[in-house]
Amino acid sequence: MPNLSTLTPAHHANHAAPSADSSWRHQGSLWSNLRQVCELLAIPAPAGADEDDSMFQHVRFKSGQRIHRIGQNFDTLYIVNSGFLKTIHIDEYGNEQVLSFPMKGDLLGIDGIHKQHYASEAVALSDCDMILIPYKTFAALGRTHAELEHAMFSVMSREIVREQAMISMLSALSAEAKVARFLTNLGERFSAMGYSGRSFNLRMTRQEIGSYLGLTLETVSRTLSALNELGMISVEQREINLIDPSALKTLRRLPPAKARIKVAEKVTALVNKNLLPQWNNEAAPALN
Amino acid sequence: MPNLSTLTPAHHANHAAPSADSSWRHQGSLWSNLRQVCELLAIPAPAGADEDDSMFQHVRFKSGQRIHRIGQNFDTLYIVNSGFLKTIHIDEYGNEQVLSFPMKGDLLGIDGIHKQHYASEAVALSDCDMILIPYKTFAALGRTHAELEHAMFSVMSREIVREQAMISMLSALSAEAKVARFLTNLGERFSAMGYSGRSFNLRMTRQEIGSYLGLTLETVSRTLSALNELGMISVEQREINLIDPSALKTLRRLPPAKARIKVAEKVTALVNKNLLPQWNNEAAPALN
DNA sequence: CGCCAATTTGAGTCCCATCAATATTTGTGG
DNA sequence: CCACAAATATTGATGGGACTCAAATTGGCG
Repeated sequence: MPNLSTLTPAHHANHAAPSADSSWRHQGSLWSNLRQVCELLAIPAPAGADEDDSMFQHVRFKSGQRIHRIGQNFDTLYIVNSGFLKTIHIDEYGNEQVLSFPMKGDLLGIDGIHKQHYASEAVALSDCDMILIPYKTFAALGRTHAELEHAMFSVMSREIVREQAMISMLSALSAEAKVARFLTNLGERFSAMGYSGRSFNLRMTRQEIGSYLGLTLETVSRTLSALNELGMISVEQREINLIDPSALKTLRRLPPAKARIKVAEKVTALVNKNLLPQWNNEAAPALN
Repeated sequence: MPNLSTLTPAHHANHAAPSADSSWRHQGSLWSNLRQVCELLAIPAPAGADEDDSMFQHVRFKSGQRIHRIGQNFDTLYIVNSGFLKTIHIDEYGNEQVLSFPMKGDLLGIDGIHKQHYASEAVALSDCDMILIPYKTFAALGRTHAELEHAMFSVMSREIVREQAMISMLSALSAEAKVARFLTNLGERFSAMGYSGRSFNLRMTRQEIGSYLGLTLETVSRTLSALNELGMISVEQREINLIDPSALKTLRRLPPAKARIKVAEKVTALVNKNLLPQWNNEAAPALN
């Protein structure tokens, strides 16, 4: 029989998982076991995973709902089982800064461990199904399954690496390169989830993309239009098609405006876009 | 008797800790116990800390030496016992990006856990004394001392929070604000170490500051000069004096150039700097 | 002392933010 | 279902903040 110690934290009662307390065991998808959780996180399940009887509750959030808020008492980690979210940071003046766009398999809430209060806010961008991992349970797993300890450190380490890459990108790349990489990264994540990495639609606004990349929404919009003009992507509203992913991935800067005007005005209208000079392959100038 | 299992990793032999293998027990400062390590990291020492007989080796690095390199096999974490360093990321084109300036009490190498290879490079900016924590030992501590497990997660969580703050700052602040915050942050860290938080000298070049903040070295230099002109700091080469830390901490943008020219030319030379209008206290405009 | 790295300062340019107007989509209630 | 309001997106014009290129000065160190 499943371990009841990991059952519904009181403060989540209002999120109204569609099951009654007494019938949880009959609801197939509302609880996951340790093996399923490990699979989602892409970490090897420990040897004793199947004997482990702790079960992890699912909670559904509707688009727009907050999973946790800044400053709120920390006690739970969340794993995205389905849906799309954003995490945001709010500075001392109330300005919102997007930090990440979590999706299936991502772990949320780690930033709350340090001060025992969440340092960021997570918002559902679509209906979401989240798995709750009480922090107590999380911490205990390292002791009951020694092999898991490394995996847990690894997941946190991955987050740190990801943020380091973000920092590099923010301070080194041009607007075009930021947007281009954002698109290819999204594509790769969709691929990993089994969807098309070429053709997908954005779940977030231009505003949110801009905030994430350190750009204004107008610049994001203009850049998407430019990449469209250049034939690297096609955009229509939130529907994206990556036409030349490798060019996007290595794009650094569009040529200096002088050159670009010449090329663009003279050539763009005349030639097939795929024949344009490959600006992205030139030697990289030091940016700092 | 100390646990010999944590002794010198073979690949560090070339760093020439000044002790011979046979005389380690006589070298007072070359080894630390668990309690000392916890103290350095500012985490509570576990109950059994004094009975724990594992000892942690110190290694000295001279200014300019690399502690670890990108791609190198990961097996060791490092704690700064004394000295100053930078950690850098090198992008696919060889451009260097400064990620942090670790000093006493900071933990290095966490980013290596994920892929078992360091994702960043650490370079000593001064002579440094580092404590080696073999990752195996680190991971085992969570099991032998249950109270430590939370502390270890907490340290990693803190790193994540710190990087989130960095991301926010990079994409939201002006050059002046970045430099101003950089200085006050440095000051606070020096204070925490028992040094003066008002008066200190920079251990890094303008180039490195610029890389860290996403600015060019010229912009850093000009900004320091401007803050000097405004009377908020005094700079002479790497010697810094914070004259008005609270103004620095809340500074967002200098006034638009038109206004600034008026104010600066007419007022700066005439009035005591402390009486200048408090540009920083105005309502914060949305930046994204 | 002489060399090289680091820093400062200036002049010019450009990328991107800002302000603004319009178009398109989404959502909502009668 | 349509009309209306609100949110989102596109596009243009303009200005400014930071980058780039360049030269001169300072400081550290063998």
